Amino acid sequence: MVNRITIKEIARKADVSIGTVDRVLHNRGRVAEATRDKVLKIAKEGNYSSNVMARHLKLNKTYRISVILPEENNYWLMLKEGIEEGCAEFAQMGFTAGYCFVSNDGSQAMQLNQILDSDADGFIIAPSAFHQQTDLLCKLREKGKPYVFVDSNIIDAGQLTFIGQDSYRSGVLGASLLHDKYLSDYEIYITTFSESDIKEQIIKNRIEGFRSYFDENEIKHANIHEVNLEKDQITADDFLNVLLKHENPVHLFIPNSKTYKLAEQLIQFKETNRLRVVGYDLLQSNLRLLNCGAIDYLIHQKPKMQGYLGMQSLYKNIVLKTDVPLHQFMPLDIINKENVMYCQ
Amino acid sequence: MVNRITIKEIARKADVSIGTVDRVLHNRGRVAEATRDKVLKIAKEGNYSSNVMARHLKLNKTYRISVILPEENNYWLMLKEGIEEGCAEFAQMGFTAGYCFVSNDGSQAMQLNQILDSDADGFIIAPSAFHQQTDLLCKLREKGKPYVFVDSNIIDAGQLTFIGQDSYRSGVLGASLLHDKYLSDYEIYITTFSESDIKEQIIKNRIEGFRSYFDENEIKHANIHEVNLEKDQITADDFLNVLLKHENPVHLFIPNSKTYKLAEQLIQFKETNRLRVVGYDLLQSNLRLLNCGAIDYLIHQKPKMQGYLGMQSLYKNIVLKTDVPLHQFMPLDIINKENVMYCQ
DNA sequence: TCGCAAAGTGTTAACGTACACGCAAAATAT
DNA sequence: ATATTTTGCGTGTACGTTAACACTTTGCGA
Repeated sequence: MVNRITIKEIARKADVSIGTVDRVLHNRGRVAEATRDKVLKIAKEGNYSSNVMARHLKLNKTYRISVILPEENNYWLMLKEGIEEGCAEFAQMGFTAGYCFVSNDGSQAMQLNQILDSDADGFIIAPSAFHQQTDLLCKLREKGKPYVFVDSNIIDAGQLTFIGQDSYRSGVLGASLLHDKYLSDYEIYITTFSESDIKEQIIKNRIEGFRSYFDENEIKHANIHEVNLEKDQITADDFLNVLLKHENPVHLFIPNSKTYKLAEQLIQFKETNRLRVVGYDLLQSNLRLLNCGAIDYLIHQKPKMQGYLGMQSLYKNIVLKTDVPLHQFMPLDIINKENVMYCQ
Repeated sequence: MVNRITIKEIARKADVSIGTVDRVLHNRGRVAEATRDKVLKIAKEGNYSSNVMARHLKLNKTYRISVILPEENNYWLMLKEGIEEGCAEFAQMGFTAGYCFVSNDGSQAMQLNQILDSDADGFIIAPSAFHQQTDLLCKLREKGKPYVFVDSNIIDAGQLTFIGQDSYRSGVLGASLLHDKYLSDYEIYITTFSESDIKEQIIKNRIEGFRSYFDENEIKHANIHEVNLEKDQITADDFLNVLLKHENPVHLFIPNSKTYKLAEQLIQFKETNRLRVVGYDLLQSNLRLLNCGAIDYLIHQKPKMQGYLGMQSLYKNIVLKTDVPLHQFMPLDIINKENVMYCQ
């Protein structure tokens, strides 16, 4: 990389002007075949790659990135933080970001259309912001502008890259954290809340992964139950009573960020000293439960890192013009009370 | 950041030439007090910051980073990988790295002196490469070139930043992974190998943190032993026999990367189904044990990330001239069989 | 033969910064 | 008085790239 050949030097070696070299390298036409070949040969031998600094300085362009996220809650704000970190890093290259938190109140189609029609140079999109209206994405495909999916993925939707967790494997991980080989008999509750929870693909994958752990390791002494509070018409307090009836240890797997909805019940049940809980996402309300011992582990989706990588991927694509892998899987971070303070 | 004011524009507004603005901004002197004030005022109002691209293009400088690591093993090679990743990212800015793996055979002082005398523009140093000869570092301090410590730290040694784990807290984390609230009685062995192991500050901290977990949580039903195989003159096989004598579950904490030294014994003891092991570092040989179930958790020091951040810190300091925090603590990553495939 | 288009190539001015150089005016020395 | 230094400021060039523009040389129809 260092001491790279410049167009000026190529021009000197090929005994032509830099204008000609430029026309060859940019396929701007009107160059004699022989000259073209000579220039390309020298460029290749000298391992030419254009100087990004100089190109940017000359073009003096700015790049607007539009970010589309579902709602302005803690989780998505962490993702936004990461985007802003990336934005600050690439600000020298003229990167700026504009944010849109799409509500789910009927006006989303209008909102989305407006953003998609804007003349942004790239997009960072959480597909769940589209609330089933992912057909709108074809607009982007036509534009030819790069767009990145974060958090959840849509297969073959023309995205530059997907950045997020492998939700199936995160379910497997959750199971490994709840399984206890020393116990002869214990209860496991896969707990969800609203009916829409179990319609989400991510949640389905996590539960499937979770169950596969016990199946594939042929673990028989864990009694796995699945509860959806809304569907089963059971309140949080009733659920607590169900749990209290067991004399076995009770382990809870909550495959989304909503563990905090059981806050009071978990704190109460914790007194029995036969509770273990694995949830998702480092929301403020979950962290409180983690620190008081009502949650044992949280699986961290690293939203901030997702945001940062989203921005970085667009930078690599737009400015450096280098390839970006189609899938960028986040690490499956295990967070407990003892490592939460250093978690990023 | 975008649409920042340029020296040209400052010059126009202050009705002076860009040369004068340049002299003011770089304190190159010979400017009338009044002019100086006017320029500074306009620069401040316009929130001026120099265009890094243009400056680099003009200066056309390259930066050589010298990397000093202890030995060419798996762990340090992962750190090197991270450095190279950073190097590639900043190659456009003229960054290159040269590596030196310092042996511990008496010639290290000579080797170290040679590197420290080189005219590198920055250093990434694993202090343990100095094998007690850290006084050599004063050479660097005099040079005024930035140097970064990775893996382990030396307090107040003039470093730009330290990048690594909080070893005390990682010990606490290890304890939390080994503690089992359901067990009424179990054995814990803090296991080290050579006598030099327990002389290392990092190891001492980890053990101290580990013990503090049981002290502060007032856990009485764990019987904590501490074994150093060399000091206690006991072979790995003898140690296995000691463990086999227990009828309780046996939990092992190995506060450095050497878990693999007990490979055969752990695989054998695993059959009893009353073993749990927490070790450190994702060496190839440890990963094998993790995947076959002989190690439950490895605490990951993220050497690759350390290397990357080391390079990034030097970039920020040298090129961007921004501040870098004195401590950059790595996350305390918990790795088990189920999340190792996505770990970075 | 002239005119004119097309093909092939060179020149040049930016982008924002750094710094050497030069020049006038003022201040000081001789 | 003249000579010399110091102070204060402007000019010009270069870094590597891009792209508009201009110039020469063909080829070809009128």
